[in-house]
Amino acid sequence: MLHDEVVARIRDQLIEGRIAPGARIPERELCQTLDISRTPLREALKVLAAEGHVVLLPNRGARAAKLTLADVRDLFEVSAALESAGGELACQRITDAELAFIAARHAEMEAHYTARDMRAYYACNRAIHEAIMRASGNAVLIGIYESVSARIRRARYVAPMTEPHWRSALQEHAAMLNALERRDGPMLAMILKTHLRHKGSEVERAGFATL
Amino acid sequence: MLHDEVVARIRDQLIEGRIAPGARIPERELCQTLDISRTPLREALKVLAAEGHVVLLPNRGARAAKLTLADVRDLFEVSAALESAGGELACQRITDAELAFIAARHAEMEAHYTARDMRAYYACNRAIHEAIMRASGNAVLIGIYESVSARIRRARYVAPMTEPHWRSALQEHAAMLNALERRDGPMLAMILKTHLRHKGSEVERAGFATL
DNA sequence: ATAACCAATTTTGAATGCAATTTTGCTATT
DNA sequence: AATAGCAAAATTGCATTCAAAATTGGTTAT
Repeated sequence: MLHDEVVARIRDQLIEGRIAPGARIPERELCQTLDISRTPLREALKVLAAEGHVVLLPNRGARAAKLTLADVRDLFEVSAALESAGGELACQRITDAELAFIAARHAEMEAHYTARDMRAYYACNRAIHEAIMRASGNAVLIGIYESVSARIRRARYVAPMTEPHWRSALQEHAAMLNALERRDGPMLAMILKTHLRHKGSEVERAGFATL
Repeated sequence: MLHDEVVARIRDQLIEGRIAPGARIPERELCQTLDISRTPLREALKVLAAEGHVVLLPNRGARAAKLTLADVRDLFEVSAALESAGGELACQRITDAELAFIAARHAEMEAHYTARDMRAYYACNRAIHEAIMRASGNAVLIGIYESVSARIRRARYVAPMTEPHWRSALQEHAAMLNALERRDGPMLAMILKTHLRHKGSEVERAGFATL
């Protein structure tokens, strides 16, 4: 198994909560599960620590990072900054094909809203946000966005949207698509910032304590 | 030596260009220099690869990352996004003490400009930008900013400012301080964005090809 | 003379082994 | 019964070792 694959596998376990936040990471056990020895596992843990998914205590092993309320606030603030910048750049650089892709996902998303299929809705929602970031054409920005998104994802799992928030989120998305089509960068940046602030406060309110 | 210290030491060598961009990293030699064995060194290289300072080629070793023109453009765009967001948050959260510290550094910086001491000027400049980011109170933002700044730093070394650009940079800094004092977040964000765009295009123009 | 191929050397990637630190469980004392 | 102290066990961190892959140098054939 390749190094990056080991990192990705463990990261997935952390994001999906299969390794509980704050839990000690059983080095021995993971070695058996992944069928690798301690050396490559420890290399992976060091990388995950640099990414913020894991906390390393000297001589006391690795623990799955625990998101505090402050962390969630910080992550959403950063995400807002990254996405608004990405949106602004996307308006300068997006191709018609990319725009069509986003419009298609948006249409799907509206259907999922009507059908009250929240899981499918989330998938479209995420695809749209990622597509906008890709359209920014900025590899560094995309990389950091993915890293921050991964850390946020766990927090979002435990925060199902309320109906009124869901409706207004959809309206914000419609406005986003409109701004993108008009290549109105500052407008899209503003909408995304607001959109992310709403998402953030929703997550912070809705039983985030359970993490 | 602690793991983080190993990472920091190698990172410094990369940033300062003591290990040339694109150069193969002599694993053996570094082991002797740092007086550690290959295991901790390799762990450090993996972390530095995750940070973007090093490129790892499977079965073919590590190389110091080489900044392309696209990388520099990307990094400055991201830095602009991070700093403008940081500035906006700082306006909400900055303390009088932090503001006084920045004002003092700004005064020093003007003196260094008058004395045409570019090295001292740069030190103040960096202290101010870092102080603004710290005042944002967002640990995640600060961490990402430091990482991006580190990658940018090498590019800046080779781009000495021209006199007219220096003068206008100083004016922008004066405007920044003014916006901070008035806690005018949107204004500070705008100035920082412009300031970073100027810095970026200056670096991109000025003999960046030498990297 | 150049290019292709093959062997020798070097280098990478991973497993194992060993010393040091921490944690755990037991005993003894209050 | 509860706590402090101590010894045993486990775990961490690093050095060493070993197999696999890549690079290097030399030789041969065109």
